[in-house]
Amino acid sequence: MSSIKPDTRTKILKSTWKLLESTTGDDVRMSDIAKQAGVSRQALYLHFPNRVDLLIATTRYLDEVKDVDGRLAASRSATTGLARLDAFIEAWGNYIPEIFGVAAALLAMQDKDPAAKEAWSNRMQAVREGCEAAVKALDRDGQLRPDLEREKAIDLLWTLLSVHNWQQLTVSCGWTQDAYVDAMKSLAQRLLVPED
Amino acid sequence: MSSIKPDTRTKILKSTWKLLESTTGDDVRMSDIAKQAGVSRQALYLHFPNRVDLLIATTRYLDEVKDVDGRLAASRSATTGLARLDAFIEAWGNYIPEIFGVAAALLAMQDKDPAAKEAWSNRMQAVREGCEAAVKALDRDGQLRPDLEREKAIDLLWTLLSVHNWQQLTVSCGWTQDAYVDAMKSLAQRLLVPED
DNA sequence: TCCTTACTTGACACGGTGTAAAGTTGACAT
DNA sequence: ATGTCAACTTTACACCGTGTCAAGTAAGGA
Repeated sequence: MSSIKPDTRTKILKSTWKLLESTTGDDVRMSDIAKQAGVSRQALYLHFPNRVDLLIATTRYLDEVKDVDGRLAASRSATTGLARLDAFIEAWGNYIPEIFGVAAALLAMQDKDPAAKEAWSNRMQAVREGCEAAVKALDRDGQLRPDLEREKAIDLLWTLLSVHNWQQLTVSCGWTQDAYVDAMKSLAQRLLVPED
Repeated sequence: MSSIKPDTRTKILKSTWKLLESTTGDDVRMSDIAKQAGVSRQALYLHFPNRVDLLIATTRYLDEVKDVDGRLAASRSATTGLARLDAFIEAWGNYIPEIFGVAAALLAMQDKDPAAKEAWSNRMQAVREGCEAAVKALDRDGQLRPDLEREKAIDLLWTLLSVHNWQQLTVSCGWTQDAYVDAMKSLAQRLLVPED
C-alpha cells in the first residue's frame, strides 16, 4: 500500500502513462510498455491481469498523483453559486489536458471493452456530481433559469464539459487552453443563469 | 453507376449498415458481414480492399440513400438568419440518429486507422460548413453577438452539434430526440444571439 | 543450505485481418 | 457444343497482438 520501494508496478504504471500521453491513440502495445519500463512483457501480466486493467489502474494512479478529487473539492468552498460554477469549470477544464492522453486511450476502447466503459463512466460520474453540486448551488441562490429543469441543466453542463468537446475545441479548432476555459465559463453562465 | 442489378456490392453495403446499426460498437467482423450478406468472406475483399474502406464506403452509401446534402441544403432556403439557424439544427440534429450506428463504428476506429479519421473528418467538415453558413447568415442580419468572433462562433456551434454530444444527451441521459433538438435550438440562440 | 519471491525466457493457442491459389457456376459468343 | 470470361466459393495460410504456461535464474532471509 504505502511502501517506499520504487517497485516494478509503479514503474509499469509510469511507463504506461508516459506512452499514452506521448502517442495520440492507442497504438500502445503491451510490449511497448514493457520495453519502456525495462521489464519483460510477462512481468506486466504478473501485476495486471490484462491490458484493460492496466489502463484502468493507470487512470487511478494518475488521479491519485494529480489529485482530481482534491481539485474538484476545492471548488466547493466558493460562497456564491456563480463563483462555484466558475471554480468548478476552471478546476475540471484545466484538469482535462493533464489526463487527456490516458483518457483518450480509455475512450478509444470503450466499445471494445465493457471494463473500459465501466472505468470511464465511473470517472465521468464524478464530474457529473460536480456539475450537479454547481447547479444546485446556483438554484439555491435563485440564479438558475426558471424555464430549465434541474436535471436537464445538469445534463447540459455535463455534456458541455465533456473531454470530447475539450478535444474538439483545443485540438481540432486550435483554441488555447485559456480561451477554452473562458468560453466554457461564459457559455455555462449564458446557458444556466437568466439574463440579469 | 446506375445499373438496376441487386448486385453483391450493394448487398454487402446494406448488410454492413444493418449490422452496424443493430449492434452498438464495432464488434462487427468481416465474417459477420459476409454471413449477413449471404456471401463468402472473401467476396468482401473482391469488392473492398479492407475493412476500413468497406466502412467508409458504407457511410458514403448511407449519405447517398439518406441524402444528407439535400437535407442540409434545404436549410439554406430560410430567409432570416435565425430561421436558418433553426432549420440547420433541425436538419442535422434529426439526421444524427439515422446515421448513428455507422458513425459510431467509424468514430471508434479513428485512432486505429488514419483512413477512418480522414473519412470522418470529411463528413464533419460538411457539418462545419453548415455551421459557418448559419453563423454568417446571422451576422448578415446583425443577429450575432458582437463580443463573439465569427470563427469562434462557428467552432462553438460545430462543437455543440457533435455526434458525441447527441449521444451523451440522448443515449446516456435519456433525452428524447425532440428534447435534444429543442435544447440545441435554444442553446444555440442563447449562445450566438444577443439578448433582445 | 534451502526456500521464497520476483522476474525472465521461450514457446504456444486464439481470434481477427488480409492474401493466395485452385475450383465452380452461369452467361454469352461463336 | 465448345470455349471463355467474370463473379464467386473453398481452403489454406501468414501476420499481429493478447493472454497463458512452464521452466529457469538471481537475490535475500531463516
